[in-house]
Amino acid sequence: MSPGAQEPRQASRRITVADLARAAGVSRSTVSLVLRNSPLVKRETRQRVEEAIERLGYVYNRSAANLRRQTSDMVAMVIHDLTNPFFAELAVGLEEALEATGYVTLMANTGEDPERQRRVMETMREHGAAGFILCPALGSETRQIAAMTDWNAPVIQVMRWLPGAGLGSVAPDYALGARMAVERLLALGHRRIAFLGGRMETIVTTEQVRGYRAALDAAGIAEDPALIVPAQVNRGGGVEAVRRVLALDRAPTAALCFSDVVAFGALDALVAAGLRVGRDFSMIGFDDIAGARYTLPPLTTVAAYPRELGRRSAAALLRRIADPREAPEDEILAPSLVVRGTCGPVPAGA
Amino acid sequence: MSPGAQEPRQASRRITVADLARAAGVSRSTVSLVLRNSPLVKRETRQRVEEAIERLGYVYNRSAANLRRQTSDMVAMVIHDLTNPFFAELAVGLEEALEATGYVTLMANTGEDPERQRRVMETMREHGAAGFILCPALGSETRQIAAMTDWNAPVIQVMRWLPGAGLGSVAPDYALGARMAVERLLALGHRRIAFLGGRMETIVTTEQVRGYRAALDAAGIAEDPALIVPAQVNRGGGVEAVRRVLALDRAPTAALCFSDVVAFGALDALVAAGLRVGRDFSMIGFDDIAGARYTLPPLTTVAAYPRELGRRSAAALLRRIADPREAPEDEILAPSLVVRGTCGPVPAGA
DNA sequence: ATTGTGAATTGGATCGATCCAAATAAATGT
DNA sequence: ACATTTATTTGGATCGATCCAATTCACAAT
Repeated sequence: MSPGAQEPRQASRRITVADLARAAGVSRSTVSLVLRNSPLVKRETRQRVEEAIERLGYVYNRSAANLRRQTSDMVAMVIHDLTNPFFAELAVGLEEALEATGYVTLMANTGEDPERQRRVMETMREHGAAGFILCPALGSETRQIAAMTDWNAPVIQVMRWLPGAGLGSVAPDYALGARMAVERLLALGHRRIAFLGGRMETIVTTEQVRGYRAALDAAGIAEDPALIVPAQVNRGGGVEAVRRVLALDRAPTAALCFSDVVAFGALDALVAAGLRVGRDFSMIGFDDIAGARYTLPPLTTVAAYPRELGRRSAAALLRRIADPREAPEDEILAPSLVVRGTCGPVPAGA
Repeated sequence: MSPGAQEPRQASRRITVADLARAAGVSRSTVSLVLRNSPLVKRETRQRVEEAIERLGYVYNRSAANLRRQTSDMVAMVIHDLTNPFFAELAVGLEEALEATGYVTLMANTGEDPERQRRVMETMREHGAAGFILCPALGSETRQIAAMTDWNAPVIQVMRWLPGAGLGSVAPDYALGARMAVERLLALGHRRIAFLGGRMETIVTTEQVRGYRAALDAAGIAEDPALIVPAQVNRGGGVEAVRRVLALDRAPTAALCFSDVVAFGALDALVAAGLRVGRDFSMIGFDDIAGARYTLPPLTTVAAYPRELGRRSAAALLRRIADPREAPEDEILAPSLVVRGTCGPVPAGA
């Protein structure tokens, strides 16, 4: 650019179908048909229009088209914590599936704030989102979420759900996963098995505890309430929970954790207490996040397949968008137990 | 619902400003003024309209408003890998800042696929995104990205950037971070310091290596090319790089890693080789992700503040949207060294 | 040349909200 | 009471693409 030259920066009015029509010597309607790939237009005409599109640098305006057609190709994804690797995987699976079907994703992270959640969903509604994928923040009010049924756009809950909201959901089978884990520990001879982490007011925790109890029941073992230790769902929570159970009169010999992250903290605390994990104490996590295979020893855990859950929730939502009369469904994905090195037979002394 | 009763499911035409106008006994223009909180309308009139909004359950249509006003309140965020905790933090900071200023976020994950990146950005453009925040996928063509300058919407690159694209960027000062880390190791007496991980064809790696060299240069130490070991940017890459460097004739006594994740792998490999990290070998990571404080010993690393970078890139983009004539800027955030337990003085034998 | 048929094209109205210039209502001054 | 300001309100055009009913074109059949 020559010195001192003012860039004219022409305001360059947007190119519209009308401009294309003029340039190609056809009507706006015909241009529109070309844009939508209609078989009605003659090959030769189509080429003239396409040439004009190229020459003028036309950009299709989806908002205008959606307004006229009374449709939408945007889906809202509202997640409570994207920095949690489990939910990041979910988001990626979701977005991938949506993009592949021509949808565009509106994203919001609520940081467990129900008020912010309400606000962003309202905004997305005003933007005309065709559907919502929601991982509800803790403290979401069932009534408020249930009211979304007459938003005229389907809602699918993922990972967590509000019982009785009647919206449909996609989630891992937490109870089954917990049951499988505990059964494994029972098979190794453990009789005093703890459940560490989670918050009893969340559905995920109550489901896991349900599975935990079912396994103990089936083995005829009486439940010891002291072995169920709710805690923060981060690494610190795992540390804290292990300290608590090790201080018990009759400490457990094994534990199932609410999540892998909690299990990481639990492992730290066990090591700090001088216990050899997998020999003196057995541990099972939940989720199978990327880091799980790298602990020492590698963490045995329940794989929940978040990316697959993302894909499935996208598919479920798209079905509901295609046919709004279809009834909401709860889709529950069976987890699997990934056996690594943190479990072993009950130690002789116990 | 009585058994067998067919839900009528009335198609319930959308409520529009015209309906509100009719219900409140005013004109559409007045309703529109109320919706935009104009001080022109009389208090009493406003109340009548607001009452109608409430009663009819009106939902504002932002797309229609944006069409008429020739504006947009959507921002596009295109990221190459959301499952990387570093970028998840970035995304969260970004979305938070955008939401707080009334924007809504269009999100796409490209998975390092330039073609997918091109496709989603084109779609977002058609949706009328007011601006783009892009973390370019590896292999992005500078020419193609540079062409976005005449998209009539500002673009900010984050974390990575294409030299010469002339678009503006927000990123940590990788060179400075690397230099600080290496200077720390030099101060501890280390003379043979390796750089592990990264790919030389990426700007992040070349910047880090530039800082690494600058520190060695300033200390009058000749660079040994064998100590610069590119590798995958995951945990396996760290393992591989350490193995390579330990097999050298004169092995290094310390290393700076491309990222914390690479450093995690490097620590694993050092432990496997029987070395005590922080005594026999010193190690510094880069990023300071959540897990860095939990390694054994805790990882000394260069903190890059991804969430803050997200906020800043949002701010930079909003400035450019507000005044498109403003020239693109490169904003470089100084990192800081977080000293934990993986560094110590050079061992006596070395 | 005329008619018929299907293929291709078209003008005007429309989606929902906003802009704008102009009209009307209310308040003020003389 | 009347003119003048100021405060409110309003109808019609508009943003860009699509729908729809109607028209025009191409071509074969009569």
